[in-house]
Amino acid sequence: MPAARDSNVVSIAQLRQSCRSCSLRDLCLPLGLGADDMQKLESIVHSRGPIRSGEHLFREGDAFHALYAVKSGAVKTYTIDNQGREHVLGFHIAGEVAGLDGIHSGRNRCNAVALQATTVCAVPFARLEQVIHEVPGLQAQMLRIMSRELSASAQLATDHSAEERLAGFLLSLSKRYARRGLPPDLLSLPMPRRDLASHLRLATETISRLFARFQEDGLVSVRRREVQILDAEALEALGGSFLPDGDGQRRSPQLR
Amino acid sequence: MPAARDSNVVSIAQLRQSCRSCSLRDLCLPLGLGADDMQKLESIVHSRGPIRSGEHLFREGDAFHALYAVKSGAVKTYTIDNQGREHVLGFHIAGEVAGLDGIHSGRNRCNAVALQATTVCAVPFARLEQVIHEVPGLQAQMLRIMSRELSASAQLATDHSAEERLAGFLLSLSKRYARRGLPPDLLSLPMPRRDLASHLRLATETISRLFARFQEDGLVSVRRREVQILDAEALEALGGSFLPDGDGQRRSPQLR
DNA sequence: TTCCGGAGTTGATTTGGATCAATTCTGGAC
DNA sequence: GTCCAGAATTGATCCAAATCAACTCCGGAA
Repeated sequence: MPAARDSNVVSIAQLRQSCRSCSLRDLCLPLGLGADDMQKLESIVHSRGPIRSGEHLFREGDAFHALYAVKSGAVKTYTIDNQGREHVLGFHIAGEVAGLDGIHSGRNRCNAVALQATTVCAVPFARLEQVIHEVPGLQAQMLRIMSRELSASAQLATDHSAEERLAGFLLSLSKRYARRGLPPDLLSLPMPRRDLASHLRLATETISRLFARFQEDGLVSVRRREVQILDAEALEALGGSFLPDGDGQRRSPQLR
Repeated sequence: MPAARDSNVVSIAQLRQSCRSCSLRDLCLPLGLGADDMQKLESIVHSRGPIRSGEHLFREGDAFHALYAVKSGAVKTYTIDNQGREHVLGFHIAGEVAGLDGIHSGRNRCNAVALQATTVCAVPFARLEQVIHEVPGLQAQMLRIMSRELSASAQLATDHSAEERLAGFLLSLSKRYARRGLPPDLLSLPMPRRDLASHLRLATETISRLFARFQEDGLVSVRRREVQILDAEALEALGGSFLPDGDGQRRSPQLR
C-alpha cells in the first residue's frame, strides 16, 4: 500500500510508530483488529506533532475530510451560533474521536481547538471508508463509536438541575480517565470554568458555587482545575441520573 | 438469499412490497442503491403492521437487535431516569430511524413508543451489518445517518432560551415534513404538549404561553396540535440559532 | 344527548440559576 | 523578585421559566 500523498507527516519515524505502538491501540478505532488489519489502518493515518493550546484542528464550515483521534492532551469542540454566542459541544481526551458530526454534510459542523498541548491522528475519511469496507471489524467498531457518541449526546440534551449536571459530568469524566488508565479519583480538568459552564449550560459563577458546595459537603476537593473525588457514592447519588459518558450501565429506576 | 428465520413477518405480500415500493425508498436507508442492492436489504427487513398509539417498539435495557425505520405515523423515544422522571429524547416521523443508540452497548438505551397508529420496518442489526459490508453505498449512508443524528443531538444539547428552542423546533419539524413531501407550513404535531415540553426541557405551561405569544405576533396559527406557520422568516429570526434538524446549513455568525 | 377525564390554557407566585459587581487568586512575562 | 491580565471566587440582585392553582376545552363512552 503506497504511502503517497501524505502532507502533514512529521517524520518517517513518527509515522512508523503509528497505530501499532500507539497508546490508543485498544481504545481507538483499531479495537480488536489483527496485525495486518492494523497495518491497513496505520497506512492511512497522519500522526500530527504537538498542537499548541489554542490551535484549531478544524473549523465549522470547513470541508470535512478527516476524523481526529486524540492521542494525548485534550480538545474542545464548539459552535458559534448566529447571535455570536459560543456553545461548547464536548471535550475529547486521549483515545476519543472528534469530527464525526461532519460526515453527513461533508462540512465540519463545529470547531475543534486544543485545550492544551495535544497530539492527534488525522484519519482521512475517504480512505477510512475504504479500509472500513475491507475490514469488517472496523466497520462494527466505527458504528459502535458513533452510537456511543449519540447516546452521550442525547443524555447531555436531557433536563437536569445544575447540581445533577456537574456531578454527572465529574463522574463521566472520571470513568473516561479510568478508561485511559488514569486514577479515577484524581481529575485534572483540561478546560477553564467558562468552557465547562458552557458545556453544561450553566454560568461560570454557578460552577464555582457548586464546586464550593460539593467541597463543603465533602464530596470533592477542588483546587483550581485539580478535582479530587472524595465520595463517589454521594456524587453518584446527586449525578446518577445524568451520566453523559455514553456507556454507563443504566441504573434501574426506583419504582416506588 | 434465503428468507429463513423471519418471525414477525405479517404476510408474504407485505414482505414483498417492502423496500422497493416503500414510500421511504429514497429517504430511508437504501438511498442511492441499485435494484439488486435494494433486493438484499429488502430480504432482511420485517415490515410490521399497524402499531397502535401507546404500543412500544422496544424498551430501555432490552437486548438490542434491530433498528426501526418509521414508514408512517410517529414514534417518541424517551428514558426514565433513576429518579423516575421521563426525558423525551426525540420524535421520529416517516422516513426516520430509531434505535441507533443501542448499537454500542448491545442494549436499547431508550424506550420507543408509537404516538399514533404507526408502521415500521424492523431491520435486524446483525444482518444489516452483513448487508452493509456487501453494499458500500449502504455503509456510507449508514454513517451519514448516524452523523446527522449526532449533529442534531449535539445541537439539541446547547443552551438557548425557551423561545429559541420552540421556534427552532417548529422550523426543524417543518423541514422534516417538507422532506416527506408534506406542506412545510402546515404542521400536525403528533405529540401532546407534555412530550414536546419534556423534549425541549420546558414546562407544558411554557409551551402553551409561547404558542399564544407566537400566535399574537402573527408567527403561527395554533389550534390544539395543528400549527400553521404564517411567518417563517420571523420564526427563523427567533429560532435560527437552534435548529436541531441535523442538516440545516449553518448561517454565518454575525460578526459585528 | 350528557358526562367525564385528560389535554390545554391562563393567571399568580416562587425559585434556580443568571447577571451584575467587586474582590482575590495566580501563573507567567519581564 | 514585581506586575499584570485572565481565571476564579464570592456576594447582591434580578429574571426567565417552573411551579402551583384554577379553569376551559374538547373527544370519546355510554
